[in-house]
Amino acid sequence: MTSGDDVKDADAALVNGEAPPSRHVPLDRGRILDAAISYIDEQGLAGLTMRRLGQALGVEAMALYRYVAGKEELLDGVVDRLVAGMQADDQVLDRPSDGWQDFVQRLAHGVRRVALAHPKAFPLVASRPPEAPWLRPPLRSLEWVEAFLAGLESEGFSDEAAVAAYRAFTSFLLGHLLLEVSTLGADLGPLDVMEESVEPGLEDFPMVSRLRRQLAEDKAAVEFEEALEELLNRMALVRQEGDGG
Amino acid sequence: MTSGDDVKDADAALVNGEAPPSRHVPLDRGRILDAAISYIDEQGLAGLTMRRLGQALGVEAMALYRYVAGKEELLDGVVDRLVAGMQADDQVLDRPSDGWQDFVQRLAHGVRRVALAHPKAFPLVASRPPEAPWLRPPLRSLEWVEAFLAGLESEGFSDEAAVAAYRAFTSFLLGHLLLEVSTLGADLGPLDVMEESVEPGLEDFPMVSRLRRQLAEDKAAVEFEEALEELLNRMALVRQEGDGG
DNA sequence: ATGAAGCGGTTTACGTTGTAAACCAAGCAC
DNA sequence: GTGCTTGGTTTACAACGTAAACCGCTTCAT
Repeated sequence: MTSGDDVKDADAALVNGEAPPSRHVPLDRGRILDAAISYIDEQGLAGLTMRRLGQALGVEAMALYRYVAGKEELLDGVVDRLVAGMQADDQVLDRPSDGWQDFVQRLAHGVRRVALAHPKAFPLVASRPPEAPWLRPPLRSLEWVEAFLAGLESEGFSDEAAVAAYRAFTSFLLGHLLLEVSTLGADLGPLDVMEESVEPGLEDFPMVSRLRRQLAEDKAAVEFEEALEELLNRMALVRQEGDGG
Repeated sequence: MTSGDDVKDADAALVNGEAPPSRHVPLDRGRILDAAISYIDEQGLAGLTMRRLGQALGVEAMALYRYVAGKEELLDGVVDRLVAGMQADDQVLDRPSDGWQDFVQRLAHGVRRVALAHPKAFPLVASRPPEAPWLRPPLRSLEWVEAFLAGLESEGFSDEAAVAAYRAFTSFLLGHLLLEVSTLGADLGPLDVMEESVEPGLEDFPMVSRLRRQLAEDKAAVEFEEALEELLNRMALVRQEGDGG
């Protein structure tokens, strides 16, 4: 009866690139990962549960296991998808086109952008068990490591210089971004804005108490910029020295 | 089993003649926290469970709840205890006695020492939900923040300079140490030493493949030293400029 | 058309987790 | 003795991750 028509309509819509109107969208791995990221963004990492994630997708928990091997593997997929999100960022170049400084700067800001877009999920990038010593968080993707190293060497960096730069770059990113998203969680965490709060137990620490306001100021952006500039200076130095063994 | 220190405390106490021979040592908060740290060190953070921790202490899980409010609170206690462990480190000063550079350097190495002593537990210091914007990991203790700020100001740092230094210091520590303990876990993780291994799927990444060996080298110690030196230079600069608004 | 195969989802079930609540055994005050 | 307090156990429960079995589709060979 109606089935033939339905199928034809669905096919036509599918060919048209539209979403199937009435029936379940067939739930692929990408949708699961995206839903997981959204869930973490909204409810926090601790709230993520297979059952609840299934619920958010209108499906039972066990259905997810057709697409992900388990929760650990799901989380791995989440960090993959996060770093892969940088590939879509057209501000980030996959090779230097305007000098290596520009290249590194764009890459750094790309990583920072995904960190700020997903503050609750970003710590995952740092805390997942490491796969190899040459995959340093938060650059958890062979593609980007390759791009970084190749990019630098194409701009005159030696092997040693490129590797050293890679190490310094990841350390810089991890420290700054982890702290930035961390304090970002602390700012929105307390319910009231507490404009002039007298925190309890702070009277034993006069320095902290006195500098309370300046310590609470959010200067993460300029700090990031300055530290990045400093890093570029160091990289420029190590670039033009033959070897430093 | 390489080391059987499960009842070491009981043995020591027993030799001292402190505790009655057959009766239980009465299990205080400190013992629980220490046992938790040991457990994490040996079995990993994921393996830590209230029941198993109780078992390691020769007690039922629920007994722990007389001393800790819950698992979260237990983990908070663990990081407190870790940073408090620095107080016992006599290499670390609580105020500058030989210049601020020496002071900062000793503090940095103190933090690094606890990170390396407890690589599996250290990520906790970074990932615990933040309590206040002025408590930046890994310096998660009002005492140490106070000591740091007071120490710098006693050596001629202005308010702004001290705060800026505090921020840079924590970012530096967090990035470097988290990465160091992370790769430390990756080194001992794979079972065989795989001296000359051809990793699968690396042929699409010629740079990474070629620099594999240099990337796997452990230069964490010298990197730490160099980056710390660089940080001190920056701090010296910001110290002797009036204000940078 | 008809049956076999298999893809994609659900149901059920099991062991483990964190923890509330009730329970109980000593030690101490009176 | 009778109680109270302190510190541990037992029991219980909801929620978790996930293995296994169980369908209802669609698809395809015959």
